[in-house]
Amino acid sequence: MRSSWADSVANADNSAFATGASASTISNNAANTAPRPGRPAYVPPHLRNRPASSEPLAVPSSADRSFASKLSPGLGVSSGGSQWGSGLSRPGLSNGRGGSGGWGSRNSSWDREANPFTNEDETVDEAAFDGQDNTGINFDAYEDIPVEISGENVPQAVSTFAEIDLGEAVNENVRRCKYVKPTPVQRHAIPILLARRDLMACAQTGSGKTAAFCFPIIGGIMKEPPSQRQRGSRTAYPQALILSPTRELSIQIHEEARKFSYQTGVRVVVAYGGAPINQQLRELERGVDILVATPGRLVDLLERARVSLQNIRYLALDEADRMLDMGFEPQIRRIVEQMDMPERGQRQTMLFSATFPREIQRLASDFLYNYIFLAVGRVGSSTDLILQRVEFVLDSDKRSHLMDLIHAQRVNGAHGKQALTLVFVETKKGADSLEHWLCINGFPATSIHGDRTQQEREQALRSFKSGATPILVATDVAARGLDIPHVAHVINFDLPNDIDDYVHRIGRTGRAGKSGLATAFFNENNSSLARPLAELMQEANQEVPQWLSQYAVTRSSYGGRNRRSGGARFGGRDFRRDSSTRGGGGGDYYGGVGGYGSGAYGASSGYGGGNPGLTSAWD
DNA sequence: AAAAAAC
Repeated sequence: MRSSWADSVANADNSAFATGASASTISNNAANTAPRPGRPAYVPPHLRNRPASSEPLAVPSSADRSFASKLSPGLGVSSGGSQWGSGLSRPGLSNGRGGSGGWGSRNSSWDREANPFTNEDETVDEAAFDGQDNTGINFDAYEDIPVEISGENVPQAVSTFAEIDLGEAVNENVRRCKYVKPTPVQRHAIPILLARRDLMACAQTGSGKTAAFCFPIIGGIMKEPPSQRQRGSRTAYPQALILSPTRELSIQIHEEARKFSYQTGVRVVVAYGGAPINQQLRELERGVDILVATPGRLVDLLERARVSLQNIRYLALDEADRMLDMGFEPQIRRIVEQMDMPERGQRQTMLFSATFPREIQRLASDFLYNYIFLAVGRVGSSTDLILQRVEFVLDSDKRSHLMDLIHAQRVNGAHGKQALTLVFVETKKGADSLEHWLCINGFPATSIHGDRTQQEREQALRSFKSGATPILVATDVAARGLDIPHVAHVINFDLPNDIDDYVHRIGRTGRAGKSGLATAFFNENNSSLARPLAELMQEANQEVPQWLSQYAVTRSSYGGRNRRSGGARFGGRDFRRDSSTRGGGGGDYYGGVGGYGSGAYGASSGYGGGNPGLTSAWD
């Protein structure tokens, strides 16, 4: 079972953990609301969301009111009960107590809120993953993380969750998530967001970014009366929009957000492509406060007028630098600037990523109003629970070399189970053929890439997480944000062309304070990456092979997009600060793999990225 | 040049 952060401190056990996220449970809300024992009678869809016209409006009894006020003292929700009788369902509040009594038993029983803390997917044999080296988590290192903050009137950071009191319901969810102490990015970002300031935040992979923007959004929505829903309108008016670059990441964010908002009455819905739209439409019709979406499906919903953005008060872009890169920018701009979303300044905008190139910062500033820049850097200066290795491997030798690595991995697997190995390749075809080759050579592998069906993608992720196929061949679809516990080894079979992608990829391992290994196959084709890679590894106190250093000097073009500035400093930099200086040098932010999350520096210096059971909230 | 993201 999971252990809490506190447990992991006490036990110095940073290996046993489980994520709460599971593709199947998230994407399958219908299943979650399936009939269960003791549940009131089924209400057909056409009768849902209608106040029973022949009956008086649902007015909570005084007992129920006090329950509501217990849920969110001082947040104004307690007095809002009667507002919710008018067609806007607040299933959490109405069904908070076991589903009987209260308003839920009358008109909302059909949408009893499934408990997001029960993970049907958690069939993984956790014990099989135990027993890795435990170095303990040193919370003192926590205080040493370099932080750069710029902007006007920056709110004070907090150091405990008690200081971020968002009401008893949310506090209870914090406890259920086993969060003991906010992570550095949470300590700074949450007060900034609660002060209603726009934010651009850079923090390592696995550093708790999702929670950092979810908690303030949920708290803000709970404070306001729920927006009235037009009767008869099939348009949904979410108050918060969270965009992410891949479907699986949206699924994961949704899963997390559901935990944070459980029994708060705040409804979270996810919408993404590749899955039947009808179920998503039904979820939207039931009411949505927070919409988590990928851009394409959202545009579809906007064009169908099934979603309007006119009530958006919170906009969050996860993996914001990816969302604003060449492939995504027009679509994002369209959603943010050319639909009916309130302008910047009229909404609160929050951008999060582990990497933030300065030119992307410049683009992003279009969306922001008087924002605060926050960079949470690495812990301490050194060592390596994640070992980064680079090996010179010709394309023709890659497969046999991979086989050697996996063999070694198998030997090292705990309890006879093979440790999870995530293999990144450059192309979808390459992923297919490598998966096939691995399989016919007796290695249980699966793959995830954009040409597979959504079902196949989610199945692959499940099968990998469960250990059924401990090798996952992936394109960059899996490079960002995904919280896959127990990944012991990330292999860059093909290196990416962009160092930021490398940073995100290797951030899939070394999570939650576990040790991790990242191996890259480098050859002539990757010469443009030599210099940034060598610099990155040096910053991470990794051993840089002599030949790579040579390569960096002699074979890579000077400067260029991949060039990082700032040398050994931890790198976080607000582009506004050096916009007066010349253009090229100053500013990419690299917050990436350096810190606690990936473990490269952090884990050994203690902070370790967290703990078992916390992990899934950590990106 | 590739990947991702709607039907």
